[in-house]
Amino acid sequence: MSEIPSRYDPKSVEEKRLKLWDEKKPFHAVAGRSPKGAFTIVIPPPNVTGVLHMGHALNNTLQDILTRYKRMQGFDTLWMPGTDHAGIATQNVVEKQIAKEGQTRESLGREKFLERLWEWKRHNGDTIINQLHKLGSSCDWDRTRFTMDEPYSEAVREVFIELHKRGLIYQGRYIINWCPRCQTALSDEEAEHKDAGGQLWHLKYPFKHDPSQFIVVATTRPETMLGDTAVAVNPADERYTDLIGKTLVLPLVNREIKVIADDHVDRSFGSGAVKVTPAHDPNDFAMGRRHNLEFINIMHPNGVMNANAGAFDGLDRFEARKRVVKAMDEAGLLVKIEQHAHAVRRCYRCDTIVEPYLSRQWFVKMKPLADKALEAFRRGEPVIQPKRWEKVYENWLVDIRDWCISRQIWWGHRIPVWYDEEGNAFVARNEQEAQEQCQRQFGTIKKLTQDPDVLDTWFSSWLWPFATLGWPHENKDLSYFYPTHTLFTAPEIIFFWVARMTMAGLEFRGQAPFSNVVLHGTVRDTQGRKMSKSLGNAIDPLEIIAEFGADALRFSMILNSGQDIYISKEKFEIGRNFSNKLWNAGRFVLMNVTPEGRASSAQEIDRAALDMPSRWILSLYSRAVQDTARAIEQYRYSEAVNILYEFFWSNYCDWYLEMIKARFSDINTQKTAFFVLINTLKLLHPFIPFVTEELYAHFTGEEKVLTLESWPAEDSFLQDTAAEAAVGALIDITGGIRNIRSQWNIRPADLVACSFVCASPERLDFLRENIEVIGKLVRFSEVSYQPQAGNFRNCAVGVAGDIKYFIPLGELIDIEKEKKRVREQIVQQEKTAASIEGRLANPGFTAKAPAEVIAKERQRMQELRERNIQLETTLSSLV
RNA sequence: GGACGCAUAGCUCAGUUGGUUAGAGCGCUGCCCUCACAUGGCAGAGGUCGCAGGUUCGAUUCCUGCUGCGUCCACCA
Repeated sequence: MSEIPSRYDPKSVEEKRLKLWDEKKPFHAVAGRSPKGAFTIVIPPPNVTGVLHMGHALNNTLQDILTRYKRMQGFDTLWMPGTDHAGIATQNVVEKQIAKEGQTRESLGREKFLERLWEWKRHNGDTIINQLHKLGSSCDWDRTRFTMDEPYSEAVREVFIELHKRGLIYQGRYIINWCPRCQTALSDEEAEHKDAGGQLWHLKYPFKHDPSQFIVVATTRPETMLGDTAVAVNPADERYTDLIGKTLVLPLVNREIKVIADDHVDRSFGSGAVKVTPAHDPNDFAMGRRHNLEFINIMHPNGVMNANAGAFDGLDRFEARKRVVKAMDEAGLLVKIEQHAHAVRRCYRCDTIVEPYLSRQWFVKMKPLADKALEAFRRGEPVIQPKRWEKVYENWLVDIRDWCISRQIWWGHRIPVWYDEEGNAFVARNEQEAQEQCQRQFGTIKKLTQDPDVLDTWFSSWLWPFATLGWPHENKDLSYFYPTHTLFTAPEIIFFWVARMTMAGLEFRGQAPFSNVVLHGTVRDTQGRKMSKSLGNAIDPLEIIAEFGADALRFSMILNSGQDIYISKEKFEIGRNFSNKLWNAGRFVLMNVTPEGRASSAQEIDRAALDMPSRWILSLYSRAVQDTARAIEQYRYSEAVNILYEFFWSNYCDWYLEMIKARFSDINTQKTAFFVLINTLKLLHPFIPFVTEELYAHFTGEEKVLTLESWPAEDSFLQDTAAEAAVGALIDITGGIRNIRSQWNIRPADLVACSFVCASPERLDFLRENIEVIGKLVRFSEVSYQPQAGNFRNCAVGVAGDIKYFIPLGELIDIEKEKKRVREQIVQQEKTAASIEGRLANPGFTAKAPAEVIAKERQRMQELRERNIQLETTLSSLV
């Protein structure tokens, strides 16, 4: 195996494996092949605008681990990949692009603009898919879906029509969140609250009957006063009882408005009187409806004041704010300006301050959908992990509000509604169907125009788990692979996406779309900040793959995954080092194992002929198989990686391989070393697919796709407590001797003899058999044992367990230093023993503690005392 | 304003029903290029488990309060 280089080269290996996977298409899922059934997960579709960032890398690594594991377990495993058209986000990107050419979407026209978008999608849309590919994601790439593909769009239209039929979609005039820059409606989730150090302006509104009298109102948006149609007070507020029903004159516009009473008003806030602007504030809108107020829209959709703003017509909203304040001040009607921290809604795509705006939009009535989801959730569909998110999910379903689904943009699914010239709406699959409806209803063909708006991006994403499988057309894949198993996603989109998917799944398939939801943390830098391009703290996964390898990226990320993941570039060294360690251990085993030693199953090993170290490693291996599987099933991936790291590096490499170096000629030792390592490759494969598969090819001598090989059997008959105890003793004594050698700084060049004494006869036999192993491990040329304690004069002496060891080094030994060390150890141990003694003397403890705990404590105390007696002997023998 | 989470070694984190001497990796110190691996090996230093109470024979673990940090939600003008 001299052709295997001594350093693992991720680049060439990854290229090779990816090419093989492209050719063989091992991740392609076929319905009904395996008796174990289907295992499906759908990818949270990344935006077509996206390039791979660490969040994706984490999200997809988690999915890949489970997918590869389940595939090895023999399920028909489907990981469905795809991308989302991401309406506003993508449109913004292309709008920026055409802006460089001096164009706007209006100047290009709808058709041309959409052409540009599709063109953009064709050229850039698959970038992220290619990048996921590089990460090692074992998706069924041939099934890659896009939310605007025609079959998918059909599903979107079908859902709209069906929900409309069920009375769950309606059109209404409401205050919605309006982004004046994107010029579209936003859902509540798309309008993010952000704290702003705002101001609160206190304004005087004079009475009509006596202009010297006035009411003071407070507002954070003074320009909206131009649209005021009332002032509201709390009916129980004595200060204002007499004023209810009186008429005020709205300054600057000289409109007469009434003082009304409404329970909504909080008496303790500000002056206790609220200006009411029904067309520009959601609360005021509600009051406006309750009191039949006039709705005066004072703004154009782009945030510029309109004719209703009188003297302020044509001003931008923020300019208008300044001018209004100035005008009020000049009129002596500005009482004061207070600093007032409050939250302002901003567009989640362009960060523009959102304007509450009155307009006609399409809505989904959510209550009936949410009720079904709530009911399902309460019977465990889906199970959400970590548990603490359950409440968040549930609360949102309980406090559900209707969903505004129309968007005044062009990139997206056109709303399947046609209008005649009188404004009658026909909800239909296409224009022809709309015409048919029209004819049925009015007996005549009319000129119809389609609604210019498109649907919210999430109105397509919420169908993802079944629309990707061909819904609304029944087919084998749909019935076999749906519902899916686990959804891995970020907690930020519980509302946007997760809850809505459950609702859609229940409504249209009668089943929750996934049985489990795993919400993972955010990838942050080491200072805990979110990674973002604008902060400049983002680590590019592609750069990490180029420098350390995809396996290193995956391994380090999983190893570091707690709640949130704090990552810096250096962390990937661990993954790189681990890959290299694995590579070299593989190389070493291959160098030393003869063809007869290539055992692939535990049955091929003659266990009766096995020495302790081999029995020991087989025992630990069997535990590792169990523990790893359990950790994966419980989504405790970092624990799984830790188990394997510890098993492979600390036990297999550091102890086992070192112990057997002297015995590699033994065929059963070869078989054990080979068997354990080849199966460790399998255990590690879900986490680090490239290096394990490459090594596996070297081990088996043929190119195999490792995720199609079967997961190792637990082989629990290999577990062997006697071997674990015996090797434990060997490790003890080796550690003890090494410790002493290190304390006295004995260099390997000064190879000398070393002896030890063993007090327990059964261990002595074992140690005698392994004397050469110990010699090798501690790198003394000559190690011997003595059946009894002898003369320790002029020797280094130490104690490890029931074994004393001494090193006859005369002049090298610093006796005083050693004495001090031993004395300290005695004191320490006596302290511990005394505290246990105290505990044992405590009547409460003996009365209430379980018997086994008491026995354990007593034994521990006795051990400590015995060990101290040994140490005393040791001490006295040091002269 | 509401809800939730976190606080353990210099750093990032484990610690699964309260009970050995609280662990790991990185970093740090010392010694080693030993024939798989210096992306390595061996040894070592480093922690009053955020603070204050409470429950208990016993608390890092359970309860309460406080402090600090974080996240989500929210129509207080």
